[in-house]
Amino acid sequence: MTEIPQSYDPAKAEREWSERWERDGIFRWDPTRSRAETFAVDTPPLTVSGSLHIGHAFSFTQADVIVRYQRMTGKNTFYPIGWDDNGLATERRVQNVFGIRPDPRKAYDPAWQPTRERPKDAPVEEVSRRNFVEACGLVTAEDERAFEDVWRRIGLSVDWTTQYATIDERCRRTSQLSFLDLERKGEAYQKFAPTVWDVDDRTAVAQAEIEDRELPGAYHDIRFSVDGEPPITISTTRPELLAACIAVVAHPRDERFRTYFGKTARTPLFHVRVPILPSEHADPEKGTGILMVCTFGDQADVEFWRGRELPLRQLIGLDGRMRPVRFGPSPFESAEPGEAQAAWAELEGKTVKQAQAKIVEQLRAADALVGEPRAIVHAVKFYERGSRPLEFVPTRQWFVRLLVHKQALLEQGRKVEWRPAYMRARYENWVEGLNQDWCISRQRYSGVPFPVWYPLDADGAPDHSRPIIAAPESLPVDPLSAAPPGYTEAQRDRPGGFSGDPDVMDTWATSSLTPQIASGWPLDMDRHAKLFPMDMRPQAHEIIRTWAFYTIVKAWLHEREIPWRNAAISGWILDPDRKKMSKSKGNVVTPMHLLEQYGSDAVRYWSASGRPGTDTAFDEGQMKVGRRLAIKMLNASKFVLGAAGDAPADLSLVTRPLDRAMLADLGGVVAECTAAFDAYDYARSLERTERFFWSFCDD
RNA sequence: GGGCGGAUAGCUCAGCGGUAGAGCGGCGCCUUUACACGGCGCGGGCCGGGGGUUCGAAUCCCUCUCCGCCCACCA
Repeated sequence: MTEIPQSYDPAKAEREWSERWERDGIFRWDPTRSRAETFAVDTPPLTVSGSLHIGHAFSFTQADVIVRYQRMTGKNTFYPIGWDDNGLATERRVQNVFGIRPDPRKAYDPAWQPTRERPKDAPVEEVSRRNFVEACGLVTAEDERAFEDVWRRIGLSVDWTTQYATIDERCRRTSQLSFLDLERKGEAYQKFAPTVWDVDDRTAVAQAEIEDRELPGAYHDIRFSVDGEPPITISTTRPELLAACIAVVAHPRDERFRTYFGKTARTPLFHVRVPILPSEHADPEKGTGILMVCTFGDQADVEFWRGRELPLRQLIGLDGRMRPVRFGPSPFESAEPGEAQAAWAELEGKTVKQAQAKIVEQLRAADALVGEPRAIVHAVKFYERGSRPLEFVPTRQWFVRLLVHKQALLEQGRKVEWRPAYMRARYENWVEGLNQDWCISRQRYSGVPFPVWYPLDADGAPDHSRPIIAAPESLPVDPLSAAPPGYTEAQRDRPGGFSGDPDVMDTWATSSLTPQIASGWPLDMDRHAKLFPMDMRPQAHEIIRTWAFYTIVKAWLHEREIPWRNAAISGWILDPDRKKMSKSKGNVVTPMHLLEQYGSDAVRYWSASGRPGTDTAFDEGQMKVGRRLAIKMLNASKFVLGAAGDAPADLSLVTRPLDRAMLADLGGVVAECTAAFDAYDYARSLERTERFFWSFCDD
């Protein structure tokens, strides 16, 4: 028995307990025990690109409380800890810290070392992808140490011997093995197609990373001439895409345009002839009831273009600027090529915004603008980390099939116990709303590479239809620094040789494998069988559509399984003004000083009093209460162990009615708390226990 | 536009069919061994509005209002 201290000194107690837990190894998972005796947790790997805030302490404590309950019931707990140091967040941070940028074409330099001491005006240094990734490792290792200090201080009962990082060798191997399996099954495929593209980061992004933002815009009414009919006026918010117009559409039952269907309209300025077609997606009530379809203004344009024999007139380049375009032969065929080319010359190279201003001038001069632009506010799609609207740009990307699995994924979601149960609706909402497969390739550097090369023909052009897939035993592999089987490094990027796939995978392609990474799939299937499906996935609600969803996808595609039986969804921490706490708002509270001020027990008490899934206001008052409770417990324990330490252990010897009533009450509390914990409702358990404890002390 | 949560004391929240609860804050009282890193007590609420079910509704049903979130629309 640990001696009861005379006074409340949280820092000392926390240190001593932490050391003792470490020494005794009580958080270690015992691989010899059966699956039935095991409680496996799919711990969230925290992004180590910044600092912890109190919300992390809040949600991790809630999970820890459940894990500790399971351990107390005798379960062999598997509670790993991981770090997410893969992806754009890390990449941006490393660029800032070391002033470096990766150049995938550069060769690895083993002697190169990053430095922080560089002049402020020094140019950005370009290094090989491998050197860059090594620099990422230096930064994230420091962050991980700082995070570990907080977790140990707060008493997180994870097994520190199980640490992994999403960019480490094991995760890269698992992630690449996952890709191999999906490619072999035909679930991963590559396609050259219009893809959601971020023009600042110059990478494709997936549906899950898109968010809407309200932005000012304007309707521009533009007059198109029509052969044998009066002109029509279309309404558009993207006049700069006029040259990309491939059709004009109205609703099939819209009487105003009945005689127009099948005829040809002619765009102003560029004099390109486009068909007038009926389409259900045109809303007679909106704008002028007739609209232009461009390649590509929005998702509806992509869908209209797809499956029809219409040309591709891509105007916007990968950098978001107007590309060079020739109004020569098809697809930019113009009835007045000279005039079209002159108009385009003024737009080429401009950003979307600049081009929009310019074309309004041009339209006005050509008397093709009807009235003035009408200002509106509309929702525009952005990459969640981006600062300019997304574009659709045709590029070659790797995808994972989702749409054909929708029904199966809904059914998998129903096999998971969502806690609280209403969180399932968010998952189902998301799955039902899926409109594209999962684009898993990113044109970035820090991440898991695709274990793929492409043969080059005699002209040095890659043949994407015959990818060379790495052998499983060679993983992890970086195709930019290793040659494929049957080739030598000298043949890299040479005609008749090979070229490595330059892309990396979406960070979620790896994060979606956290249960498999921790369980050892697919290399240690005995261990995997003892841990998978796992019991609990703790996570926050805003990443149900990403992390939870993709994890369910991978478990289904690989093994036709659910990844875990329970999804324990935590809420956010709101600042006292009820705004979400986030770094960008500058209202973040960091946990360490709270731990020092109030003690871990107090911070844990506050965390555990937040109900599952519920957003909770940051409240130091609750921490004071927690601190007081801890003190009260210490003192009550001193009293009980001192004054009543020799009480009979055999309950049948307790005969006084008062004592028996107290024990009966206690029995009820234990039963209620046990039931609450089994239902993942730690907050109820805390409330019942606390209430009983105070009445016990009072009486 | 669809979905999900929430509205209970000044504040943060619990209760979810049987006489309105806790903590904080406010006010008052109490220090010679469990606890001043404390303890005890007092005030304070037409349980968002309206309707219904019931012997009985904060609790169940319908409806409205407001707050938050998720998803969709984006010509």
